[in-house]
Amino acid sequence: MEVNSELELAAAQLAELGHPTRLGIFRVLVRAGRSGVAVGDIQLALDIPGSTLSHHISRMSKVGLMTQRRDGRTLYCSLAFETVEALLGFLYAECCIGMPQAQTAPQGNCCD
Amino acid sequence: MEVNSELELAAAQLAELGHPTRLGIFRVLVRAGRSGVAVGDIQLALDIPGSTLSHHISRMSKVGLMTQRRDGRTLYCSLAFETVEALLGFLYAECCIGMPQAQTAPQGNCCD
DNA sequence: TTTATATTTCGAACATCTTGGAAATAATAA
DNA sequence: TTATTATTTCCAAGATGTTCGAAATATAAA
Repeated sequence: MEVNSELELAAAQLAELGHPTRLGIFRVLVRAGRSGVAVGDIQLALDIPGSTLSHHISRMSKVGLMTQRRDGRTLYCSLAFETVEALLGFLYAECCIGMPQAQTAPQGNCCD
Repeated sequence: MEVNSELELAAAQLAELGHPTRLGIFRVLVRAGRSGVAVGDIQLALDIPGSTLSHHISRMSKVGLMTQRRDGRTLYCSLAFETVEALLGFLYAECCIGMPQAQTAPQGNCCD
């Protein structure tokens, strides 16, 4: 998919999060923190075939949601925290939405 | 689609936001606030055929992202702000992700 | 240098989504 | 009533996504 605007990038990333298996992967990655998790450990956590998992990992990587690094025969996946923050920042930028304390929204263009 | 867990509901909603046209609709709805926007005005804003727009509106409504109310011949769409807050809350609940001030994260299970 | 482990790529079947014109419905105005 | 406006539903074609077994690749260990 061609991603030629901030909105299109955000949509592409949201679409990847918008699948139960991939949101499960996301959850595992968040909990793993910066150090990441081995693909095999994600597979253990989710209990799905390797080829299916690999497909989802590939998609998430393609839109910048995660990075991979090899250590020996093991591939570690790490969430791209900056990307996720930028994505939620995009949603947030429109409005107070997503802010825990909605009252402190910068502009008053919604949440009336 | 069967939605039988919090994760599956969140995934279904994220998938709906994960389409450029629907994210554009979302943006229009956010800006419109509680009072909502007429379908026809969304169509003017996005410049797409009515049947296509209607299809996207229907999908977004189905997962609870918006509500519709009729006034005369005009149908008004309003963002379900509570739903969106719950969705972002779900993402947030895992971790500090999405919080503007990441340093104040409640648990220290990530963002190390 | 053969075997085992970790993961990806390939391929193919099946499912779902996307798009938009044409026809249908809902509500009002003439 | 009949016409007009606002929007949806129907339909069908084409595009994209999902799944997973089998085969391929990468790396290390025996």
